[in-house]
Amino acid sequence: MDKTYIRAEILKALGQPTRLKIIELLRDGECCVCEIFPAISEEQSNTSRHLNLMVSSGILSRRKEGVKIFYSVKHSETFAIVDLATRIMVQEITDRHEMLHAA
Amino acid sequence: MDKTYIRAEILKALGQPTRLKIIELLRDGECCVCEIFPAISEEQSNTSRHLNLMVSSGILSRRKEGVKIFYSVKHSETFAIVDLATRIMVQEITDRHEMLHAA
DNA sequence: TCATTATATGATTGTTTAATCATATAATGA
DNA sequence: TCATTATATGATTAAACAATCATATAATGA
Repeated sequence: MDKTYIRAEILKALGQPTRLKIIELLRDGECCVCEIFPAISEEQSNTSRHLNLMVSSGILSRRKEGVKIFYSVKHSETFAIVDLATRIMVQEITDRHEMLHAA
Repeated sequence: MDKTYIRAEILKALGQPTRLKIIELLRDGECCVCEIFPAISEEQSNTSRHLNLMVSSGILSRRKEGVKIFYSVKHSETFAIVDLATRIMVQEITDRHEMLHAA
């Protein structure tokens, strides 16, 4: 359980489409599971598992209110990471597009 | 192959211990495979596969010089992502430590 | 207390992943 | 040309992962 392993775990938690969708949804603030799974068109149980995984890896936090459990992104760095990944993606797509049209 | 999927692929490429070690090594500039695999104590073939994966996902670029192939990190955003993950890790460890010692 | 709603979890399945060994390819220099 | 060095790749294996269905738990309100 060294530092490289823990950092990898944090990044791996973000490197999955369903979980990224959840993160994007949580940009606007906390949501409960019953709001999340219809919004991302996933099964309740699958959504619950992904949420639990992200809590375990330290990315999300959980708050209970009655029957509902609200999840939220714990560190603003998480959004920054996602934004940087988006920048890399955009640049990659641009580069490859230019490569095609190069002389 | 939508945007969420591509971004997930970029982050997934960084979310693996062996690959993170390679990224850290490449902070100081490009390296060839024969420098990388002893530095991170991994097999040549395994290292090669991880390097190829990161080239495919757009994180690394490759340059050939004689028999050697030099790999380098393509986007500075990659290091920024790793640094942010480190910050999350440090904060998580700090928080959990304080939790233990809380009143 | 009972039905309902929200969430989590066990069991299962197919897929992906990481690592390893052996081997192939390709450039270089003697 | 041949041996050597650097890198990539096929085949295999064990482990991890994501998704699904069915079911369990737990809070709430009638």
